[in-house]
Amino acid sequence: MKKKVVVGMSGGVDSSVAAWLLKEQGYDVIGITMQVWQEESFESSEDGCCGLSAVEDAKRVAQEIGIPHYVMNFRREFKESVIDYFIREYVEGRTPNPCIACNRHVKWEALLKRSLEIGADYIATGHYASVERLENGRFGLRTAAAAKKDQTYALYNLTQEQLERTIMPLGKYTKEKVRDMAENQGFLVADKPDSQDICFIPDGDYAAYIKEHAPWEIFPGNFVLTDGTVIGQHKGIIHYTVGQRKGLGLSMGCPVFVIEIRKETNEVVIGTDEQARVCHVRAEGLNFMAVPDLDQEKRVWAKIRYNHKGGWCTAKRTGVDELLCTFEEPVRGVTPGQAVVLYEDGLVLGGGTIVR
RNA sequence: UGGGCUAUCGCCAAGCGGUAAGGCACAGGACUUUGACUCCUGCAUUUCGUUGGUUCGAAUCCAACUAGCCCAG
Repeated sequence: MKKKVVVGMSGGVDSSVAAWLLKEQGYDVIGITMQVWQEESFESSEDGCCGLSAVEDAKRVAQEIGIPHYVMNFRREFKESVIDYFIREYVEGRTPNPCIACNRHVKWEALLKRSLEIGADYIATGHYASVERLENGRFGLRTAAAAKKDQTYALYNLTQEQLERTIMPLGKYTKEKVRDMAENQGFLVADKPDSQDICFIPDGDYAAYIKEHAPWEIFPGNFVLTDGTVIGQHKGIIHYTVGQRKGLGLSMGCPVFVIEIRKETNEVVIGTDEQARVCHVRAEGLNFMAVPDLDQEKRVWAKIRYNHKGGWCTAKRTGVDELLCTFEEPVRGVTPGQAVVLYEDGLVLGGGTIVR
């Protein structure tokens, strides 16, 4: 009997091709588009991995491929796990990564659960990464063949149970190849631009979004130097992120960056490029993938943000749920709220949320 | 209101008679399934505190005025 796979179809090129590939491979494929954030209005947005034109496009592609397509409502889950978390983190002076939260809690937890309920064996997505059964019996996530498009960083937080039920058909293809396949299949979405920006904030103004939705008031405060010298006024800590340079309006003669956000005193600490670079990165909320744990100090390749080329560091457990990574070259923009993801031989070992 | 110094883009700052460097900030774009970073482009075309003067020609020399700073009071 054919295995049943639910493919999360965003209406974009990637998930469309993923669905087609699975169908070609002989799976019993069902296309599902997740409704996650859309307001009541029917404004269709062109971009965003979960935009609304999404539904129409996905439905059309499903028709072209010849698979059933349904729309499932995940607004509640998305609001609780992604939007509320997003707002809460910024208000606390941290910088959240909504994609990581969405993947773990919405795309996998919620979608997988409902997919299993309707009899599916797996769920699949158009992410550039591959799921592998490893020799140690665990399920691992391998970086994409197209390093430039690799999306493992945003997926490091998936559990073993989730990975076991996951297929990512695009891991070994390049974006160009995927577009070619879409083109050859005559998908109308073949030329659709890649998604970007925060999907639930179409205009890109996340600070305005938080101000509008946060139940707390946002107060201006001081820009200070490490020695405490006040050098200006900021608009409220939610407007800043560690490592930020632009938009500070501070003319110091040389480029300066945000090096710390102090929620307690409502201060944004400013420093030079040199002050912005550190070697130590602490993380909590750990999740391990290729290995069950990190029982001893290990030299690994690590990324501290989605678009980080990565760097060598020594990773070491320092507590029940605490990790310390010591980079060999100082890294700039070690940002609380973002994740540090560890790699070895192209596999995600695990990762955690940066605390400082 | 005696003496001295300084006034060039939002900030800092080159320029020293030959037709306005640069850095920061800012704007736009590229990159990007988060925020950022990074990169590219733009940014004083009758203008160099003001008004006159000298000169073929001045931000650069001179004078007065204005403003700010410093020292004496």
